[in-house]
Amino acid sequence: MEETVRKPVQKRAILKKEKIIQAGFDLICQKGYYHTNTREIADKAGVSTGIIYQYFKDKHDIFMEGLSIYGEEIFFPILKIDFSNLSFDSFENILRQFILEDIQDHKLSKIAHEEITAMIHSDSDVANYFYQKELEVTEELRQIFLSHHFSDDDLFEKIHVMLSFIDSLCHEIIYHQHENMNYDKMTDIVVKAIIGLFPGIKKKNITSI
Amino acid sequence: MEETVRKPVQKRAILKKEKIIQAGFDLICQKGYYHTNTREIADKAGVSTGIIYQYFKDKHDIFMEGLSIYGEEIFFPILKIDFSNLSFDSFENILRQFILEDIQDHKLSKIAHEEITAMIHSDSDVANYFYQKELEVTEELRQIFLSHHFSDDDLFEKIHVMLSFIDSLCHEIIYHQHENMNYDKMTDIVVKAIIGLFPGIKKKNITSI
Amino acid sequence: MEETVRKPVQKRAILKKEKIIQAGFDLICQKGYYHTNTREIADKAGVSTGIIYQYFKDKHDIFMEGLSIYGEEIFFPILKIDFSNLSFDSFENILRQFILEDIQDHKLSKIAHEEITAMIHSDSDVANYFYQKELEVTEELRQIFLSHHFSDDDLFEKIHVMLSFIDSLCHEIIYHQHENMNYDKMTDIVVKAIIGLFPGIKKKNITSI
Amino acid sequence: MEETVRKPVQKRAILKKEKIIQAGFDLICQKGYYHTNTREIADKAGVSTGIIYQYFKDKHDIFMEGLSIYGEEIFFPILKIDFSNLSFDSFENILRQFILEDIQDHKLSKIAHEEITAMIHSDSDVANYFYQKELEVTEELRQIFLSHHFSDDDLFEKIHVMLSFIDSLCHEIIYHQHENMNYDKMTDIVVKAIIGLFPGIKKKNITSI
DNA sequence: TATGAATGAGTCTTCATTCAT
DNA sequence: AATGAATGAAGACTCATTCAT
Repeated sequence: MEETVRKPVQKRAILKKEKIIQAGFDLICQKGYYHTNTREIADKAGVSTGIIYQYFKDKHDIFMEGLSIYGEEIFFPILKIDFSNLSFDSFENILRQFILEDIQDHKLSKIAHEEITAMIHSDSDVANYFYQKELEVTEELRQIFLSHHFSDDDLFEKIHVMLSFIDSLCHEIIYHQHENMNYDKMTDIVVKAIIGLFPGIKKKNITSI
Repeated sequence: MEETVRKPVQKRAILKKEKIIQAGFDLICQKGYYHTNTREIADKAGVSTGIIYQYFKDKHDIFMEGLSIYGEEIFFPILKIDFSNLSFDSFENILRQFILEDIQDHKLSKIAHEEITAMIHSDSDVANYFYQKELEVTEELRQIFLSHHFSDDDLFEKIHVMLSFIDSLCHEIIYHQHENMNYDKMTDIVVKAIIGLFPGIKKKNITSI
Repeated sequence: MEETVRKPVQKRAILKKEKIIQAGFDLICQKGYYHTNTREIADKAGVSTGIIYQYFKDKHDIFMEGLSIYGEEIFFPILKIDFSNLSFDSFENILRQFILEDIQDHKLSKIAHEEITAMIHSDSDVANYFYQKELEVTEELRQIFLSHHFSDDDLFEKIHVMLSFIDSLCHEIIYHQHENMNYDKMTDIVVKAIIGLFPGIKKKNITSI
Repeated sequence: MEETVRKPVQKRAILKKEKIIQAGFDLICQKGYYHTNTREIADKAGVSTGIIYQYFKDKHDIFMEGLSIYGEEIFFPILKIDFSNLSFDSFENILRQFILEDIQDHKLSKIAHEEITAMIHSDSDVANYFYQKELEVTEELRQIFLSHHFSDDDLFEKIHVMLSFIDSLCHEIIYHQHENMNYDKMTDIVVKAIIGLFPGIKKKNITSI
């Protein structure tokens, strides 16, 4: 076999590749992988269908490259939080603030979130990407929490659990709006549960009083 | 247009319809909706492709009927739990027991779980089914919890949160096996968090002493 | 080959056959031959699909039998005209009266007319039926006209032409309604042309004065 | 949905599109719309089935494009007549000449005529095409007749009637050949009737003498 | 006679990918 | 490097007709 996928070296070519990724990722996020075809992608990117296969192995490849570029921003907004003044007192506020923002983010790219989440569960490449990413993010947060004097006991696991709790909550709020459900209360419940995961903060702060 | 879908009346035909549902649901669960074609379903069910469209509107319809039959068992095993001796002391055990069993269930139909979960996020009919089902299950559990003297404060929301916590945990354990993660600890963390959602039990029991 | 189509002898069976013909002919007239399937016919007739092939060779056969029953009434309403007082003075009135009625008939079964006309041009069996029928009707009218002292010169041809003129006119009026076209004037023109076909009437009457 | 039909830009592609139209129109005209399938069209055009849907919305679209190209020539040969020396004396000759030629034309594309006529009566797009075309042709002829001093009284209607008379006659002669019918006489009858529609010619010419 | 279940070839259409230019 | 034309296998779905009961 020959290597048929080339790396573009010229500036224009690089821009073209990026346009294809953007177009492809966008469309797949909006309409779903199986409802997006390469011609649409080419059209939206303003290129010919043929050229796509110079830069990408196949349709799937386009999506994966898009994911590697945009995935973090869409799915791990927590990385953008300013944790510089994380403390016992501020934790709940930061948490609530983040949840609010996360929900806003979700709302903006509601469909994209769902389509990608679907792929996480049906496409092993996508699953692996998120699996890996989650671990990285968890570790990153762990370092931050550690540096703010959170107890190291099972911290990795706790943060992971925290992330999944937040995810569940946001998803619930965005997609399952039901009149009989009080989402403010639900948020309170989850926030409380998350805070409960880190009794270390309290202790430390209590003892420091 | 005419109504083209018919209900089979003969015994053998009813069995055949069930076979189609089974075959279709099975295949879609194993290979995914888009990777399963009608001919495969027909072959596996031992029928001709034509007969499928006498009993079902389309491929999607087969899956939905399968979901309505098997969905509950696969996705809401909690309904099978014997809550007759639910109490402050027993709650944690019941919970842990259930989690273990749930994980076993998940393992048995690992791929099915993933494929269906994918569809929840990409197919609105499937989403609606689960959305509705979740509310029903939540309410059912709420009644049970109430009858066992759990506090009614935000009970609906709390149970819903509990369910999503359990789901997250099980999913995590089944699909994200990672060497650096201690899943026993994670289970402990989540169980504790869930118990923490229901302080009423403790109080009640404590005060009743 | 065996003879597989049976003639029903029992009363109930005859009624059943008639119901099938009625249902089939109706549906085909309303939706077109290719957009009507045997199951619909069976459903509308209140019988099973299987029984159809006891009474008819195939779908086409149903239509042809329907045509032989209902065709005359739909397509040759001129046969119902009372020509008893046909004469020079009455001819135009009878003609105009008939045209008005024909248009009403057309309007009632507008779609049927079109669908069958389509088949006349695409199905040789249907074409032959009408070909034959037209000749019969022409001859029948010729006898009537003769008995009312119309000149025998080319009478067969003239009546045939008359019939086709009437047909064209009615079709025009029913289906081609156009704002720039004055259909009353068009009717006058055609009526005049038809009367002009039979100068014999005038002469006879003129000389008899 | 996206616009999926494209215009070919390359020369060869344009030729190919034309080939598809030709093949499709031909086949449909010979075998009927419902007895022509896309594979046959592709085969006859020497292309793959896929390419068809790059240039056409569907099978129907192919036929409509064919109709817009060939329809006029097949169904309105009257447009090719040289009316430059139209006058009282020449009218009958021109008419007879045209009828002869029209019959020849009909004979050449006998089946096509019938199949398309069938579609006029069963396909509303085709019906509309002819409806519109007829009005245009009628108007065009009206202008010509006017410029040759025909009386303007109901001229539009008269020409329309004339066209339908000619149509009926030709159709009759081509498809209904019957031994007991004298078609020469029938032609005479119709020609006379048509001439009778335009008494203005005579008068004008007579008075101008 | 009658049912309605069953067949399976046939239809239109789509689309990722390759090819000629 | 780029175009867009071309491929053709594969897909969902239909339906006249036959078959088992």
